[in-house]
Amino acid sequence: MSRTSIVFKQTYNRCLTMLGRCEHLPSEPELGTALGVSRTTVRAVLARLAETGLIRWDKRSKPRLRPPSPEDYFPPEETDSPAEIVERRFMRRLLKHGVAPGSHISEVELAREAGVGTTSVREFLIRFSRFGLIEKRPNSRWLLKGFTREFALELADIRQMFERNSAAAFLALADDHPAWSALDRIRAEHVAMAASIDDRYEEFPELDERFHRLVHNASSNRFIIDFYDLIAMIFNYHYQWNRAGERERHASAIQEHIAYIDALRSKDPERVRSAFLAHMVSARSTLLRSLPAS
Amino acid sequence: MSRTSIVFKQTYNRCLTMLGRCEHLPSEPELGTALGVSRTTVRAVLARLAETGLIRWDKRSKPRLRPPSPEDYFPPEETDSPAEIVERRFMRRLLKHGVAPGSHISEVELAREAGVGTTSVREFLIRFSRFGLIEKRPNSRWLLKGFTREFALELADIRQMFERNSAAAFLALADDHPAWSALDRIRAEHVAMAASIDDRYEEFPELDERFHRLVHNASSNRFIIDFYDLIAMIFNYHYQWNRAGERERHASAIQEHIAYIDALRSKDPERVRSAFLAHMVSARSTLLRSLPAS
DNA sequence: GTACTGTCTTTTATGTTAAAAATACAGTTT
DNA sequence: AAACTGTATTTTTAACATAAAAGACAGTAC
Repeated sequence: MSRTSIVFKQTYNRCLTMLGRCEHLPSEPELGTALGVSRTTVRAVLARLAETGLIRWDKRSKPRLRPPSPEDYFPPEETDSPAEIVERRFMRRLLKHGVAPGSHISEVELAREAGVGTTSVREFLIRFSRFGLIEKRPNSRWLLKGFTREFALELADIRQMFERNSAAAFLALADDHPAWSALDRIRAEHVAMAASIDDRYEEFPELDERFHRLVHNASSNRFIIDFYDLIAMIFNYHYQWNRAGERERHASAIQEHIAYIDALRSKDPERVRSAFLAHMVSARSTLLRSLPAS
Repeated sequence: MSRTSIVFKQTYNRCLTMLGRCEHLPSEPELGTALGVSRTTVRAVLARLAETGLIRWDKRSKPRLRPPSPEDYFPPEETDSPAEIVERRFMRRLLKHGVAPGSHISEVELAREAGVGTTSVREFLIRFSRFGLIEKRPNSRWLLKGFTREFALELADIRQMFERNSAAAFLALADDHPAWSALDRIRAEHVAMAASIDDRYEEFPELDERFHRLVHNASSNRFIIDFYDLIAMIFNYHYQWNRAGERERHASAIQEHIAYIDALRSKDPERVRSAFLAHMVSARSTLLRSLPAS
């Protein structure tokens, strides 16, 4: 009938961790800024800590009575917001049933499945619709437009346009811009991962995203940066969809990234162009090969 | 407490217009497809028509008893959905108070103002947020990011990238593609409007949008086409914001469009490039000049 | 057999509501 | 005076309820 208290529970858990390290908790406003929540929530947490006998709470003094133990924490399944639950459920459905174009999505059904209200589902679907994979017919059901060949091609075209723009913007950054040293660090991570690729190839997607986001940030264009949310979502999905030849694909992507980074550091526009193009072409074909047979 | 019956009312009104022209209404499924609604709604409309004495309704026979008069129609203010009401209110607010960056938007307040439930407001804001002008901090208010100089520049950059892509795609269309004749027709409209610009310059925004959408459709890329929704919204907003020198701006935009169209018809890529670039540059400076002083 | 109608079952749209969380303000303590 | 606490006031979150609208299916008319 009302909202869940996930903020309270998450904050409580983080406060326990904090309590493990210090004998006295700081003032309420200080706790609030440290934990990123309002004083109302802080006070609710303090009240519960006092009630459980973890601290004594009298106005300004909040001394610890005993260190927190693992069973004091709220279990992780209770600290997820409905929005997150719905998102996970929905993505899992996509992975399981595939994204058959033309099929419908029922709000109630998804709500039942996820164990949340229809409101949360509906808001999630509206937010998700910005990715262009689903569409709402007024007064009717949600239409799954599907991860089709056309979708993949359109996506890849925009990506290439944006990446080209961002790479050019990166070259225009001042020599002492922090992005350059970030680039050096991320290059080192690539080299390290390449050295032990057999053990660590599963970590690549995360590195991949960080690298491309670094480049895109140079454009400082919110539309380009936002668009990468879609790319990241699709890639994440696709990584789970088709794991055949994963190690090889990741290994060669790492080499492409390194070549791309070196091209950026050389500041030779022509070299950047060919390096990024090579990467785009292989990323595009990987994406297309992963499409469900149609 | 429940949804409003705007579909019913709109359908009823359109059915009245239909009834003005024919003595007998067709079958229920036929009416449904003609009016774009379900049979359930059609039957509700028929029931009401019979009740009001406009028709006699007995199974398949639906003869007209009297022609509809103006007072039979539902008044226009009753045929707006909450979603539309909220949208209008919100845009009016933007126009009136401006888009001061950093100010907040309260859902309840907007709901009270528009006379609708908070759900409708919330869903509108989520949908609207895809334009990047507002942003939500979890558990907190909506933040108005504002139509700033940065926003305008980022928008113009993307627009230019996309327009370039679409223009190239247009050139690649087959000679017998219907878009070419549509282009000819739209050129004629430009010429006609230019001839009586003093009377008709206010009609330009609509023509402007149709022209650019025609070009963008050639890309057949959903992301490019979707992005034009944002452009159109901003332009519509901006047209109302700053009307100084409107006639002159529109007049020269018409000439730029004609040059652009002629370049496309010449199929000379270089000529297209310079024509579209000229238009982009002037569109960008118009947009920037319209910014509220900051 | 095809198209239409009657009726029943889902699903969506949207206002209402209650708890959670944020915010605002007045009063205290240091 | 500055920072903190106590308390009251908004605002958001999210479930829920219900009418509107869509969709499904069997029976009926042509």
